[in-house]
Amino acid sequence: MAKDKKVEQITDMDVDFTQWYTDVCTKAELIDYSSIKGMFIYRPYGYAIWENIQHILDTEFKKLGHENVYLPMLIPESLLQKEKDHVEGFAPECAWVTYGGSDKLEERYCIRPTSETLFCEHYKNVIHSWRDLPKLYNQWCSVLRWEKTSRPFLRHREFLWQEGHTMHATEDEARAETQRMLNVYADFMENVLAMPVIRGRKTDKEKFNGAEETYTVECMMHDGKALQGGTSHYFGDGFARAFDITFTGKDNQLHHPFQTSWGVSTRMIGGIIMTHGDNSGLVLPPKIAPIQAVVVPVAMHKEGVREAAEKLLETLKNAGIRAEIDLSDQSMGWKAAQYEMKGVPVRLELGPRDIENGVCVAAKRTGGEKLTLPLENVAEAVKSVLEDVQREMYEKALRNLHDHTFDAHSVEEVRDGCANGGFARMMWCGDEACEVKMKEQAGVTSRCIPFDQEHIGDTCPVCGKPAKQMVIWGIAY
RNA sequence: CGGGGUGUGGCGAAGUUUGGUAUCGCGCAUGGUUCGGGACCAUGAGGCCGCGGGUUCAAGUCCCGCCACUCCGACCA
Repeated sequence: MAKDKKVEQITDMDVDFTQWYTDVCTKAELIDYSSIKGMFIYRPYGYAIWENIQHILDTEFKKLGHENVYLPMLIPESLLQKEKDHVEGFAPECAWVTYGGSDKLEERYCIRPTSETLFCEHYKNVIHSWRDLPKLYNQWCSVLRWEKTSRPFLRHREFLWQEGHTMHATEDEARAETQRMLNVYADFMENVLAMPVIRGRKTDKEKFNGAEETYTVECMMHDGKALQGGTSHYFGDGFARAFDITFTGKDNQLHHPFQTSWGVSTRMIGGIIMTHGDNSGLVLPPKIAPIQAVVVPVAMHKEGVREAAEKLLETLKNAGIRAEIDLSDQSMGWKAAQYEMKGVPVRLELGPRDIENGVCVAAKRTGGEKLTLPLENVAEAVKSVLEDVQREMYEKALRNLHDHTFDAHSVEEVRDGCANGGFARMMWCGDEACEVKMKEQAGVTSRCIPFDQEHIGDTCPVCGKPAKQMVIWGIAY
């Protein structure tokens, strides 16, 4: 019997974290596999999470003056090749369109892996004067990269994202934009997704192809591995020169504008799952949960229960809470397990006893004793509980980050400390050869050079030369 | 791209050694009894056994070839 029940359960995360992750993705009904490797179906519940993320971020972008646009999905090969570093990075994972109908195309078209080149082609046409700057464009779309291995949300061949592309008259302004958008991402992840982040700069080895600087927000998953939450790139005027984009300045001279791009993707959903999830399944931050509160009537056949539950639902909805009700004839226990699996932040139980007492019972997904909430002013009380859940999730994730971050003074320390998950802070000379050695000898990659620097040593433990900065090392998804 | 593993109703598996009517659990449908943490009874629907060849009176099972998925590496701006 117990063995049969297991069909409905998910793998214990301590036994096999990878399998646990896949179980959550499918059993919480976020995603389904399609017939093409690496191309996934976002089911309603999973897509709703993305829609909530989109809505909040889109609002933030627009507050800062960004405008949404939509560019073609195909890039002519000649266009892609205009910037040398860029094409070198992406060529190995491009998919190509070579036929139109039954005719072979004169030139093959790449399905966009990212849209820098398309934006540049367009910017060349619309930027002429300093009065045309800055251009602050953003695009919501999917991109395609032919990855060899794939995992739900973390590595798709086709994935959903937003890509912001901006052009500025001065280097200072473009650099400021790069930082500004990195902070938008960092704040979003911490305040909305309840995921603490480390803000920093990528090493030259890890930065975006064609960029002068890449900035990143790095997150720690429950198993101590790293996930890059979002990136923001400063391009200087490299692309502008390659694409011959110029504008006439106030000085009546021709100049090249300075460029940025920045993006986050549905990979963040993978981050949410692996940051907050537990052995009962998904745990969703209230701010992006498709269902924030679910009403579960108890003993529905008893008189007045169903009506009272539906009234409670209406009260919550009218107060702006994303609430649903479960009127199915599944048992109490089944429903409890089901909504825990789906990560619903708060479950509200309402039975004859509660109705008599004018209360309902709230169970937080983050655990703890069940709460008794008076039905009078219940919406306010539920909102308060949702805030508690949001805060508790952030605090728990922050503890995990702190507990698995350590200072290291040798390659061995990093290797041993990161083997089972963790971030190592270690001084670095800045030489790429040492970075390569870290991968070979400790199995880690540099996650970032954090903005918050600490001087924890004088020399690079790899080569013994004087150290320039502290780097975070870890094993990444 | 290298090494391992797996392909049987929607899901998880047994059956393959030794060829002989396609099995089990979950889920699903209908009706009923239940109902405060994964309920129960009854009835029922659902299967090109990954694909293609071959051997045989007979192939899920044996032989050959292919494909897909998955794990571990490599790779992954």
